[in-house]
Amino acid sequence: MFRSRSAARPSMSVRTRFAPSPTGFLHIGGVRTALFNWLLARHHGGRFILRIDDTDQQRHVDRAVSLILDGFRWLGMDWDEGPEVGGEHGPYFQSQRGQLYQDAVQKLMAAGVVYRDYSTEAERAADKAAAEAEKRAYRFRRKPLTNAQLSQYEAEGRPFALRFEVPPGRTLVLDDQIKGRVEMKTDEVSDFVIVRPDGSPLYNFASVVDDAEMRITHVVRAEEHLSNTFPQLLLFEALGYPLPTFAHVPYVAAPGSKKKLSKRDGAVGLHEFINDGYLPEGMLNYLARLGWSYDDSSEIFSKAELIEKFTLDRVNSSPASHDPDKLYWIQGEWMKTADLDRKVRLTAPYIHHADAWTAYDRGRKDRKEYPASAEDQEILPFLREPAEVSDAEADRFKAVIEALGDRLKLASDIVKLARYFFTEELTYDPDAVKKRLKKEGVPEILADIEALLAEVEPFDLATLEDRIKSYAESRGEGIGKVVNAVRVATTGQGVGPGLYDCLVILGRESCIRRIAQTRRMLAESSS
RNA sequence: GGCCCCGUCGUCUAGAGGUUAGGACACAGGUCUUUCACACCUGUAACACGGGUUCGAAUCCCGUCGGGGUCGCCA
Repeated sequence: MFRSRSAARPSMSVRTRFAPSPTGFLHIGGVRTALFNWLLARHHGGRFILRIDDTDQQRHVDRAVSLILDGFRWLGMDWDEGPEVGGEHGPYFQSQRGQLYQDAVQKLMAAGVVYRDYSTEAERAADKAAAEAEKRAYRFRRKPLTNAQLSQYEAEGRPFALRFEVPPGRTLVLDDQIKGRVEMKTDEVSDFVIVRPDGSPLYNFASVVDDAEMRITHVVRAEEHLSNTFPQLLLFEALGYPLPTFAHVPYVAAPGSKKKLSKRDGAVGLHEFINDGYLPEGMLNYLARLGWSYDDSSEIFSKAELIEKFTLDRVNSSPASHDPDKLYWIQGEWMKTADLDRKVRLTAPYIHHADAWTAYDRGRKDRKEYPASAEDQEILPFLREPAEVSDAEADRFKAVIEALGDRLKLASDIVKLARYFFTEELTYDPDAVKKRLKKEGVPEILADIEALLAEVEPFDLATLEDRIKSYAESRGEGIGKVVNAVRVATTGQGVGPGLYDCLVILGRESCIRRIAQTRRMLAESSS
């Protein structure tokens, strides 16, 4: 495939931007595009700008903007100019940049490249229908108007949109950093509206004015904008703006498919991964590797390494599918690097709100429509504030987390993996009960172990291991049978940390109580 | 339908005329082991198809098929 060589602006400082429309929802595909912009800027020591594309007035919602900003903050993608931080090229909301657009309109009118379009929606609809019937593309072209008509329209104050008059017979060339050289004949480009009758600018126009006025040097955006680029090229030219470098990033496909990833494909919103307890490092690493590679073997990259190594020429020109398995694996690799204190802070909220978490998790899996509600786009309330953990509680968390080791991949995993350490209420996994407890001799073994635990001294790892092993030996029983029976009897679960770790953390009294309870349960179910 | 983009294991990718087509995730088997996870070893698995060009094609050209985008007074 064709790849352009690096951009021809070594002396100019790189400025990139991400321009979301304020819906509040951060699709991971969009986040990846933002990440590429951010990495490119940081790699070159340039600036990353955030701009809110809210030309469609009613779409501007404050909450939505803060949701977006929170997502960026969570990932550690800081912006040099934009909402909250300001900057020299503001304002950073399109809805507040009216004057800039008006000035640009004046320039275009003076240059004679725009005209008033008095067409009605009905007329355009008819033309479109006709084009479709003839199986050809719909292209708007200027309709000749007599002077009499014109002055009549003006006199009656008929509303008009402003359209750019696309010059015929030219070939537009785009040297895209990801897609390579792409050409488009102007005859394929419709005369496009730049300003609505109410004076508000349209995306293709506003975006060019903003990118130019904000001195954006590299426009890195979703592939769906590739064909938008050609009318934009015409605007850059007519306005006398220098052309930025363009790079169009392929879309993210659904898992195991080449179809574009959509909300129907499960978790696609950044907030969902935050809710699951993914680490920003893991998310960043995964997203960067989705469509980008450094060499033939590197997979794990820290933020600093990404900044150092990211270049556009290593971005793939074909779509990549989202791979939740790989994300989970990368996350696991990063979780291994988190220290104990951080893991405590990360996991505590899930234990403190285990029921709320379970309900959320289950509800999400059951839902048919997405999003089920507005709250569905939010970060879980108990994750928004730092968890309060007393010293004593922290000690227990530390013991549990150490025992869990690499089993803990997601912060929320603590609920399914270790909830029994934090509640005396035993919940049995039916499969584990069947496999480990409904066996010949298990009631006797449990009775013996219960007695053993009551008198073993000291109640520590080495002694427990020693005593239980010799017990199994004396009974002529495989150690596995004893260990697994005791595991299920004390934790209710078939899997977990090493048994002796579990026993020590639980403590003598709790172990005895649990085994007694399990023995009663077994006795009842067998009678 | 017109125009434009894309097509290497199931997935992420390496690959820029000559490779036993490499790595990773997932999967399968094994070692370790009290379960699971980790670690380690092994294995299954790909150049969409068809024509060219060339001594030689995953790499270049054309076509077909498939996927995507766009054809808005949405962004």
